[in-house]
Amino acid sequence: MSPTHAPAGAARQGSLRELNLALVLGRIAAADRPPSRADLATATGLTRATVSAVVEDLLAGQLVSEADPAPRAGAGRPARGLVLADRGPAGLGLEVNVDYLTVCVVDLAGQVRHRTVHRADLRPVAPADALARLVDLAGEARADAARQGLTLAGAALAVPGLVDDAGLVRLAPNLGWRDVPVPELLSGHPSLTDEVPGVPALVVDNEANFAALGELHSRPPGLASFLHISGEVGIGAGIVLDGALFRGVRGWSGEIGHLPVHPQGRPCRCGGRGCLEQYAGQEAIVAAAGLLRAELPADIATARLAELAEAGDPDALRALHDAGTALGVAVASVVNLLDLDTVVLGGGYAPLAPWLCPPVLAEIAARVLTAAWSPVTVRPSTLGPEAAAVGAAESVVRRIVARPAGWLSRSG
Amino acid sequence: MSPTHAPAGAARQGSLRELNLALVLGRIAAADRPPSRADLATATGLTRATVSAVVEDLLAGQLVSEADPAPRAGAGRPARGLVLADRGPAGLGLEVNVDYLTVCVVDLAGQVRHRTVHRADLRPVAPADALARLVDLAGEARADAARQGLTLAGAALAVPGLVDDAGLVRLAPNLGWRDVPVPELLSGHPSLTDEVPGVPALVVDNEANFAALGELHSRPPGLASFLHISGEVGIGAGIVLDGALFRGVRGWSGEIGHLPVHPQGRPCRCGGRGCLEQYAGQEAIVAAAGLLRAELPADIATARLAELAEAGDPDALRALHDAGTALGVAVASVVNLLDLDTVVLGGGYAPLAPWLCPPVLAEIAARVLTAAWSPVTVRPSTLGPEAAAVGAAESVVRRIVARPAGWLSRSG
DNA sequence: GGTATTTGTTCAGCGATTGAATTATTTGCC
DNA sequence: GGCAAATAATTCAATCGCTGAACAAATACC
Repeated sequence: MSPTHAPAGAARQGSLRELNLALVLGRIAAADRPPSRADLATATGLTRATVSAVVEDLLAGQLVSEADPAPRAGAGRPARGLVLADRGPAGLGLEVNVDYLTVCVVDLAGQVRHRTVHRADLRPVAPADALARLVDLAGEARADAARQGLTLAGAALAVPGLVDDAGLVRLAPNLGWRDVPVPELLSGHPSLTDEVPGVPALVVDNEANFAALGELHSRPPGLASFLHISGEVGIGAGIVLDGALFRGVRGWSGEIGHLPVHPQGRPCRCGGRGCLEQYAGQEAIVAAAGLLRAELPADIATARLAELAEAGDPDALRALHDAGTALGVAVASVVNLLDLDTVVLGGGYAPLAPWLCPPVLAEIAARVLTAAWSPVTVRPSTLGPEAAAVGAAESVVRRIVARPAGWLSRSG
Repeated sequence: MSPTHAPAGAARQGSLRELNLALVLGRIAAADRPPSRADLATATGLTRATVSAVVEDLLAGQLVSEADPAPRAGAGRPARGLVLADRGPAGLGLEVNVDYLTVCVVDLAGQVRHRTVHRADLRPVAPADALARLVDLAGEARADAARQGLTLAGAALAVPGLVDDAGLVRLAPNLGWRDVPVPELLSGHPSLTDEVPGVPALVVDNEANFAALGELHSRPPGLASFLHISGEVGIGAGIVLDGALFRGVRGWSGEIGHLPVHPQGRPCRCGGRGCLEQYAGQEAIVAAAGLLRAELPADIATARLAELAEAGDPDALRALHDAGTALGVAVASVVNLLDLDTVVLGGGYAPLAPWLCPPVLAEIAARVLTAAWSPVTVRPSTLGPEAAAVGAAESVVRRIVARPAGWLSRSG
């Protein structure tokens, strides 16, 4: 999107420093090698004097630390390299899903510094109890983070459902949740993180959105635009535009599972007909392949399907091809609409990508007007099942990197 | 989208003033009544001293002028109201389409101050000649603008086709254009506008994109997000997110005409099957209604169709209902994906909206998961056929309002 | 006519950036 | 080893633009 809209608030004296803190820190985060102050000065256009002053603030606030510089040939005083600190603020990522709870801690550099996966069937568990268990795990994570010199600056919770801006889970069908007020249920518990100005204590969002952010993991923050599709029982998509998640007017974007791919086709639980979910959802694929899903947890069923396909089982191959074709129709719609150049298959789709990608690419080639000029990449996700939790944690640290002033004002 | 990404450039001393110029000017533009300096101070959070200084710059640069204030009850020195100037910079909007050329001038306040529509069949005309005619019309527009005290600060050209970032028209099928380098063809002619720092001399883009911007016409600049669908021979959509046009990675977003609504249906000229265009494009509707389109210009055919529908002609009504249903399937996809709350039917769809809206709404209600919680508005465009040209011109003035510093640095 | 009230301007103070000068530290050459 | 060149980082006076308070201007109300 072109940066044409007016700034949000008044630009006071201090705004200048805030902007330059963000600018310099962003450069440090985006650099592939530790930059020197001089590098930063030339890269940002600021003077070295200013960069030094800004870096001093960042060092004092434990956002960056000095490292051995990139070796350089030639004469001159050696530079001191700057890297994101490994003992400053960190983000807490949480996930509640059907089969597991996950908690993880991600530092400024995007490294996962703590991770817990607690496998359990959460469907029979009341939301309040599920959240209570999560709080316990989060407490351990916080203690572990503290041992590593990390301060949890904010938390984000991924949920497989629709979440409104206030953190109310309107509907998480596979979990059996409806109108669950997460912040309210957590208010009785001790706080998960430290309080940091400008960083919300807890953000709740759809797992597909956070999984998409996870895909930015260990990637320089920048202008990436892509579609990340989480293929579980339902199918959700996270849309990343210019490096930022697009959440829609009310935060309910990405419901790709209910794009009609056969408008007069099978009825869907959403009330519509022929939704993608009915043709490319996990249950549909597994049923089409002739597997009895009822007893299998989702990930086991997926693994089994991949085995069968690997072995050349014709039913499995046909099921995957048909699902991929349906998925391709939906993806072609998205690409025609948004002109994205990358599509990432995540969640349950990742292990099935070898069989899903070809039909998806075929549909794109056939249906996308501009495909001839500009190829669309379709690839599996780089993260595993913990993508959503990592992405959630990452969303916290990205916020700090984008606006370090809040953190610094806390730290004194 | 959350404003989480880092600022583009270094924040230098002058950036502060640039930001506040934009902030104050944006407030003046957004206000429904002429605000006083004191109003602006409380609204922006700046001090009155700063606002006065900023306003002085804006007055000197002919971006705002003083007007009679809004009458106020009570004691106190009367305020002086500030309005966008009606004799400062203006935008030049151009459109080449199949049946006409349009040129218009829009001032800062969004008023159309000049308009020329030159009807002609442009298909047999070579691109260079069509552009030459446009340059002539633009010259007259510029002279007329000068008489009104307006300075043309930039130009934008709307074309019914795919345009890349450099202004190369890759493909405009209905016009018969292919790989037309517009800026190059115009380079021999006298320049259309004055040169203003920060404002490109000419922006070329898809008519659907500009028509969507036109829908923001005379509306306060803000966070509107909507989908604007231009139903012509082809069907294009402009996506406005948070008040800004979304152009996609390469500027080719909005190809809603090629969303598959019947994946195994009629073959489309794009190579795919069952594209929306085959069911809701003008030719499809007119043919389904039993009209002989071949001889009729598009707008006449649309008017005839509206007459027939008004008279209760069953073929016309059925054709419109079927088209609306197909359109609704595509719109439901978009809403599921992007969570927009408003859909605008523009171009050839506007006069047909009374018959298209009901089936579109029905499909949305049936297929959009979140429709139950949050209604989606579907309404016809407020602008007529000149929406694209007005939107193009408006894009220029919006850029100036968003970044007044460039204009001011020119003006001295 | 006097007072209260609101608008808009003036001015000293201050924070942040700038640009030049200065200090620091290494390489390369004699 | 000593010295010049080169590059990195810091120091400091100057300047720009915002702030806050005092002040001037203009009107309504008593």
